[in-house]
Amino acid sequence: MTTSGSTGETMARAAERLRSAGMRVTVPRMAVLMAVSDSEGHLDADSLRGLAQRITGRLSLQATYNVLRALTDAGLVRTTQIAGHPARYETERHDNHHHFVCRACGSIRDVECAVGAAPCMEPRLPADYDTQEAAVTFWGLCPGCRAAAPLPGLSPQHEHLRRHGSMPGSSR
Amino acid sequence: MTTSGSTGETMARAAERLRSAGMRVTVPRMAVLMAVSDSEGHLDADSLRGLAQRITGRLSLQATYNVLRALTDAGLVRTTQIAGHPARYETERHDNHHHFVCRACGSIRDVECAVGAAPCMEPRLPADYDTQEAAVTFWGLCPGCRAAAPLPGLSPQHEHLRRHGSMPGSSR
DNA sequence: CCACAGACTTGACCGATTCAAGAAAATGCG
DNA sequence: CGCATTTTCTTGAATCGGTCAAGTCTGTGG
Repeated sequence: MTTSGSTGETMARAAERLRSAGMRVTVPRMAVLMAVSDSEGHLDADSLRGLAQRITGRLSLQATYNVLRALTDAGLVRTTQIAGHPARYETERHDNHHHFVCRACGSIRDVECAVGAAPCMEPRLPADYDTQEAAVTFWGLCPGCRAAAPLPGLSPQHEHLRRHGSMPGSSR
Repeated sequence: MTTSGSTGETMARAAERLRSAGMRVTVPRMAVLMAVSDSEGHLDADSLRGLAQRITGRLSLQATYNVLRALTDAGLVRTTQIAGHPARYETERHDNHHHFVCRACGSIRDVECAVGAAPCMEPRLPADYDTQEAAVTFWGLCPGCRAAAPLPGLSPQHEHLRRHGSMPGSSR
């Protein structure tokens, strides 16, 4: 009901969200916003385009990028860039959570802040630095890949991933 | 003495470092290794190529990338990728320090771990996740840009930078 | 229902990085 | 020392994620 079929309900809600963010309401925007909301997050522009097309029928990749930027600027969507991966988009929840990235399969998982609203937000820096935000990325192996790994910490797909630039620490 | 002229001393040391890392000793490798060591770090491949060329005279960009990867794999160089910036390279010091990135000018500054060797290294994750590393990036304004900013937190160059993809938080 | 700003489509373009093929150079060995 | 083997470097093309630009289409306000 929320994915492809009668999306009436969600359409209306998406329209409302756009409107109250002061944005024009268009089919592509509703579709992308719904795609981001429906997905578990962490999808890239092209995947979201695919989902959105199930609603709009046709949607250019460029439009997808435009919409995603507009939604990000409006504070409805959060953009996350992870080294070696295309940008991912998720619903902005204003909780400044972080991400765990599996070095083997590339999957991403949300990680809540360990302490309060901003862990690690106290860098050892001179007072005249204006620190606005801290982004934390955890690297490791997800349960599935960990089980499949011959040696703990070194999976078969690891080498492949490394070559795709998953920073940091290539550890070969 | 360490930059362009008689680089004998450093050349020899670079050769030694390569050798003890089990790598073949070549002029391009020594040159790039010296370039990384001499710089304050945080230079991208093309800049390092420029520095290295002052020693080798000629060095392809492709070779620079090859060398940097080899050095990274060998644990002599640390690669850092920051959203919206090309990859930066610095001498591997095995201290897992983090980075502060200025949203206005894009400059990068090292930040020591606030607590022990691995702050934020305790993600709220199920026990079957194998967390190997935590990368923390602080975003904000460096002293210079902060002073130049008309409104605190929003510099004149900010918009420009945002459009170049400096994640996270576009805050327009 | 019209006009106009803002949004979509298409297609060229770009920066960072990698792939591929051949030439050059480094180490091992006789 | 001189060659063979293997790795590395050079050159040039290609890929990938993403942006720019020009023209057409469509919300929205009047």
